[in-house]
Amino acid sequence: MPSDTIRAALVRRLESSSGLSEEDVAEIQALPIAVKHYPAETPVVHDGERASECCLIIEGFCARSKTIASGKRQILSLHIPGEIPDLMSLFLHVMDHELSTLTSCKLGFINHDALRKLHRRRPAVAEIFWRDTLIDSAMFREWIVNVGQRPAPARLAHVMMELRERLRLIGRVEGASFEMPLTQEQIGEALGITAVHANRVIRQLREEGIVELHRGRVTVLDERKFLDLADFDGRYLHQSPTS
Amino acid sequence: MPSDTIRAALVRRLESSSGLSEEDVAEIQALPIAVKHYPAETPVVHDGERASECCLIIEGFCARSKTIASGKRQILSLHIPGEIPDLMSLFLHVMDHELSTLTSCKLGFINHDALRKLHRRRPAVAEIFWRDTLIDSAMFREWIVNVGQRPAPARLAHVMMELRERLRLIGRVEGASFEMPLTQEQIGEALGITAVHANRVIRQLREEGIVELHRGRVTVLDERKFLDLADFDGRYLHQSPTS
DNA sequence: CGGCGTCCTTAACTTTTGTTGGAACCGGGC
DNA sequence: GCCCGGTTCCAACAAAAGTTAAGGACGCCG
Repeated sequence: MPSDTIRAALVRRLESSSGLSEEDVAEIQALPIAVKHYPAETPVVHDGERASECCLIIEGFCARSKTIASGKRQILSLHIPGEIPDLMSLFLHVMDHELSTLTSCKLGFINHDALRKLHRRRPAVAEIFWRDTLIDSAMFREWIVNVGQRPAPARLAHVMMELRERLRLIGRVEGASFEMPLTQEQIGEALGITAVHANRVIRQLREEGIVELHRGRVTVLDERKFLDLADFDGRYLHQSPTS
Repeated sequence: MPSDTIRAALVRRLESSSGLSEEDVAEIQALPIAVKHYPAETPVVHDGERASECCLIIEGFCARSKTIASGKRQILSLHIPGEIPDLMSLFLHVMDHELSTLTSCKLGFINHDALRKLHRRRPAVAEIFWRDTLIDSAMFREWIVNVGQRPAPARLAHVMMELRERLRLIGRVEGASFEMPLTQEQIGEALGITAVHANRVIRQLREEGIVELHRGRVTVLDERKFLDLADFDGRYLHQSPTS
């Protein structure tokens, strides 16, 4: 994979959400990135760790999570190529949660100092990355609402819908279907329910002809019903520079 | 209230969490602020609004929330004097949630342009505000875990505990008690449970001699039990500049 | 000081979700 | 081909939380 392809998804995403000048793009392209491969289901950055670099997802799916004293785990967000899930570590020096892979991944590591220097040199770039962390924050807010207020079937539909919208941006939705490589255990951890209940809910959505979930791939069977159930308003994704 | 007192809580909070140079402090003190008074239970910034200023809480309690199609409301965070709950509106132009008062409040409004100019002039100040929005984000992550994984009594204890830690920073904890001016309806909205169930949980904590909640004031009856129940690890508040 | 509205409180009942335990399925390694 | 481990799937039962309904406390205002 040529070096510019590595950065392409990142630039494309930042461009669509924030707008970038040519010089900004050039500067971002010039950032040194160390590429590493990780197998599926592997921690990348640990809770409690003091990070000195950020992690760009080049290929594969990741998730962020926190584990509480009782051993229960909550998935906080899902991440796809072009995203930097731990950008926050730039200023929050010790990690308060974990970043791990869901599938096998190609990840690019960008040094904190390099990023900070770029920000001082080009405040406009800093603002774009700041905005990116704010969108991340907006997604957490919606995740709170999802887990706090929606019944389990709507929760699942909403998470699927959000993932689809984000995958669409990077051209990864194929007709009525897209990837969502989580086990039912992980789906439960994302929705704040048990794996058994996750299974019930998945079955229910299948039986009602709304969505099919098989082998880490979602297929929407009835778009109208899916929309109704998900109760999705994508404003919180702030996908346009003016929103 | 003299002008420096208005800014005092903000500076104090930023100082303890990030460290500020004297020049930075002077610049922040110099920001023009328009003070306004709001009654209790009043929206300050609406969902969908395009904001041109940020809101500093000088006195009183606020909350952020989102309302879904079914009419259910989820409280996302509580806010106390010295905080700028809608700092994110600097770069997320249209609000994806609502900011409203819980009690009657004295609020100070700071123009976006003034802030942006300050950031360009002093990148170090920008970084401190950026970090502040990242801490906000970290609090959302913990809120997700709370609502998603903890049983209702632990949820309540955890929210109380977080509020106490933050109030402590601004010198607002009096012995074993502190303010938490929410109705049981609002507590339910914060914890993702119904008001009736919130009442059950509050009663349970009282009967077990853990905490008393009366007239918007929390009194901790048994610190040990309270700690155990809340399962609180304050790292996510990132209260020290190095954390 | 009496009436009104909001909040708090409680009980009885329903629904959702969790728990336990086990069977079927499936892919990868031997 | 066959075993093994992880996932998926399912049912029966238990616990947690939601719903509905109604009485009581309290402060505010006329």
